[in-house]
Amino acid sequence: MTANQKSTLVASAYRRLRTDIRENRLAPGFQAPEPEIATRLGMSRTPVREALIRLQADGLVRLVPRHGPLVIALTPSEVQRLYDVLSALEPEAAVSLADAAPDTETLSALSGYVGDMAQALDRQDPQGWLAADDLFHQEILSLQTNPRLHHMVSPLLDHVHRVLLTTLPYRDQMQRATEDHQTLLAELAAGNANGARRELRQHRKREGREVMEIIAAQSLTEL
Amino acid sequence: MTANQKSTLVASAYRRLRTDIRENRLAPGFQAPEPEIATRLGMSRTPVREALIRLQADGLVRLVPRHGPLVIALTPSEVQRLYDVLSALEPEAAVSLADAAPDTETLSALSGYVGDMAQALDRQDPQGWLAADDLFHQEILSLQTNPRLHHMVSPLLDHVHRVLLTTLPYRDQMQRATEDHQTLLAELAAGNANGARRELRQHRKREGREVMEIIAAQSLTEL
DNA sequence: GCATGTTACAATGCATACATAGTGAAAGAC
DNA sequence: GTCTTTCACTATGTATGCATTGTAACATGC
Repeated sequence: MTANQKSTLVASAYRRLRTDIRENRLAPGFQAPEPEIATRLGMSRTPVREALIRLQADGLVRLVPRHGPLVIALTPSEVQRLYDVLSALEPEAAVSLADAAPDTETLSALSGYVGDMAQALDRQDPQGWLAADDLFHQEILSLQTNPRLHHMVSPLLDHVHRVLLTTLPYRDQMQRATEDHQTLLAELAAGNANGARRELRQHRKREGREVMEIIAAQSLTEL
Repeated sequence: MTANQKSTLVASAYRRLRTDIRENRLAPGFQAPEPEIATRLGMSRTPVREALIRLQADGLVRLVPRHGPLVIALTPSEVQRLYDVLSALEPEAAVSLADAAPDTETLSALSGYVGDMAQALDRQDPQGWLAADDLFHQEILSLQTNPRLHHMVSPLLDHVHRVLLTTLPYRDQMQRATEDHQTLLAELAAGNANGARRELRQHRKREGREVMEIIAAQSLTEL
């Protein structure tokens, strides 16, 4: 490999694999033996194995004894359950952030992403829209002050990102979703924790319903 | 060691370490180098290391580079945050269970634990009370049908168990907590998902407040 | 006595070795 | 042609080896 002795090989393997999964470069259902992955990453099995254990804890991968690590494919009902969990948990991040009385800088960063979403919408650029949407949610999670919450929600966002990537071509409520973000932002700016929770929860619930409808309409069986 | 080639050494190490942490046999703040732990468990560093990585993902342990794995000690504010997360997430388990329309057997198992709590209360047996409380919550989690939820909440219950063990001598609201469980059980029996969520949420919120009061009153700095 | 520099040690991160046990293909029976 | 049995292979689970590097104790200077 050319670079990256930044920190540890485990961290590097974890980052690379996780990103690849998140971006669907390693598609759901992909499976390859550890030695092959190790070779591909240019390191020995040991750090790869440790990274895979972490990814398994994140629910992104399943270690199947004689067949190699498997990139998790979600069934429709698992997508539903994913949204159930996310709808319960992610809003607490908004609460935590609202409670911390976010400063102008923070708010303008978030506002920027919402602006990007609106622009992408005008441009008819679903890819760009999703990217901005993603950054918005990640920003909230990062600015919020509960590390445990961050640790638990972060992999959920990866899953959702994959699901949204897949269902992107069929989505038609992005206008509404963008407005959801604006409303949420206003609640955050007002330091209204309960309102922020409610808005984010509603947003994810709605998104979940929309995604489930697309899954049903397109007869998707795994994502 | 005498037994346990059941499955893998990693699984065995994970179970043993996790249980020891949960029961405070490995107290918060305990730290020992990997080789020492490996020796203690009668295996090489490799499976121990993999188990520790999982425990780290659970938030029970932190791998500190030159000082060995550290059993996490929670500061008071971390306990608060723990309850914030748990109050948001665990109620979804009750929802999931209520939605599944629990059968008589299920309900009588849960009812049994509540009965045990009441009896332990009469006997002035806080230890027994906590054990039954614990089984009740674990049973709900196990009966509920969202594996991801199980996976995420389970380590939280371990943390809470440790906290409750520590604060047990100072608790005086166990009567009320027992009633909370009865109410929750009734909602579950009625298949009332929203009611079940509300009750479990209220229960954990209340418990969290009680615990925080004890922490403040006793000036506990870590648990 | 306190601060700073030096050094031996030890824990980790990673690579490698190896036994075990499934798997899949090839070979053979019907 | 299909089913069964055998067998080589290969992926994993675990142990071990080893270089690196931070730590802490010691020594030295003030």
